[in-house]
Amino acid sequence: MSEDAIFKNIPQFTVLRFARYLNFLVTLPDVVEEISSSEMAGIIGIKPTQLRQDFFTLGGFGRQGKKYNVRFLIHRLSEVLALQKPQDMVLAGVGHLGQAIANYQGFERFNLVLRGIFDVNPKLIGLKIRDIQVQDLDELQGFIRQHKIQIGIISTPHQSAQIVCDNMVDAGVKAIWNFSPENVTVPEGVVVQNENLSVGIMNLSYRLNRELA
Amino acid sequence: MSEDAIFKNIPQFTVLRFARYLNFLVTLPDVVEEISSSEMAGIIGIKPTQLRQDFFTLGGFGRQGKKYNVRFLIHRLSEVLALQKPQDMVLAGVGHLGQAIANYQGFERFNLVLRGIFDVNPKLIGLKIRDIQVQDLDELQGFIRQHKIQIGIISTPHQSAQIVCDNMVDAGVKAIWNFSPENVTVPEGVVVQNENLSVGIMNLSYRLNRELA
DNA sequence: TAGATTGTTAATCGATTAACAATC
DNA sequence: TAGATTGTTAATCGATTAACAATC
Repeated sequence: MSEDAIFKNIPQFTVLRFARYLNFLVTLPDVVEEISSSEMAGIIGIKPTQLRQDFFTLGGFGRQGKKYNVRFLIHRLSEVLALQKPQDMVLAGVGHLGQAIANYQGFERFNLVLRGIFDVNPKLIGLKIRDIQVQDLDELQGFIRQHKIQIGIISTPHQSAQIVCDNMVDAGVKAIWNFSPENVTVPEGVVVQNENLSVGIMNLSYRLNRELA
Repeated sequence: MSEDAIFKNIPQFTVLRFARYLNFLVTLPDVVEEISSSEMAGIIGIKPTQLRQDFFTLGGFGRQGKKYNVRFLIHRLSEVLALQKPQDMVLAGVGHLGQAIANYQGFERFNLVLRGIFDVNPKLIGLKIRDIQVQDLDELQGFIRQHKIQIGIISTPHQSAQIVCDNMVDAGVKAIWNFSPENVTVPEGVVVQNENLSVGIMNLSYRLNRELA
């Protein structure tokens, strides 16, 4: 089977669960060498059948009668999610949220490397976050072009989110991870993920007041 | 039709879109009094039919031949999402992420009121964030009980997330909004929403590398 | 009346679950 | 061999889309 055949047509919700599986698996201590579909499903909060169906889309993951091998699982999921090779990122906007993201532990575990941090505030320029010096936002496009950065993270105030996004895309960024409350838009050939806090809290409010009781 | 009949059985994904509709509608200037399903769907990035089907689940929203009334839409969506009455919240963990959340603009717009902020770090206790003094985490349970807080936000390091969660639930919190990388679990009758950054970036990586090109 | 628009049903599509064969 | 486990198909369930009637 070709790589294409393996990676095409994975259902959208299956991809999200792949991420959750992988996220859980990497926290397991090294001594845990194998895990069953029911153990894992129980922890994630889904049914074992769904997990097996998910893995089935990848073709021939495990063996009947045997549990899944944890190392292999991690390897295969990383591969599907394209996390095997390092990917460089830049971040724009050094407020509390920007600093929280820049300091986020999970990145290097998944081969994601923050290369540049940018802000307009002269007081912040030069500040070191994780050994990276904050640069002037004017340098953003040059930096992206020079280092061929493909992933841009936006944690600016909402007024500047779309402009920063446009600049990133213009300089060659192909994926935007947006934490500003503004829903930014991108042209064809670029992907964007708007992490909208409001949606989260409204959904929680609905579940608290309408689902419960 | 009873309230129950109106609010039961709204599809899960429809609720998430309700949040996105409302989030967009409140940003409209006051002069915009009505909006059509196609205008709104275009901005949100879905099909008009889906939007009308969503509103149909609420029963008799608009009128054939006329656009939707923005004020009424906001009123009705707020009602469904249970955002009409003020809801009190507490937050535990005053790192960068905690401060970013505490300073988040969107809350009061949706009647969500942050009442208490807590941390273990003596250097942070007493610090004022949005006119709220950071208190010692030891005071958390008493505060929740005294003020009958129903919503708890967790932005502590992952080691303490589950303990803080347990303490919140024990004191009466019914909804947990968790930003720590640890997937916390809650007993029956409590809802939890784990906002997992890793899932977001892995999904973005998949889309960048597997969907594009 | 003609055009624009939403309401509502039915058809389609996609995701989840059940069932059981295959394998260890 | 018996028990545990995954692989894989088919059935079910839920979500999206199409079509058009109803209304302004």
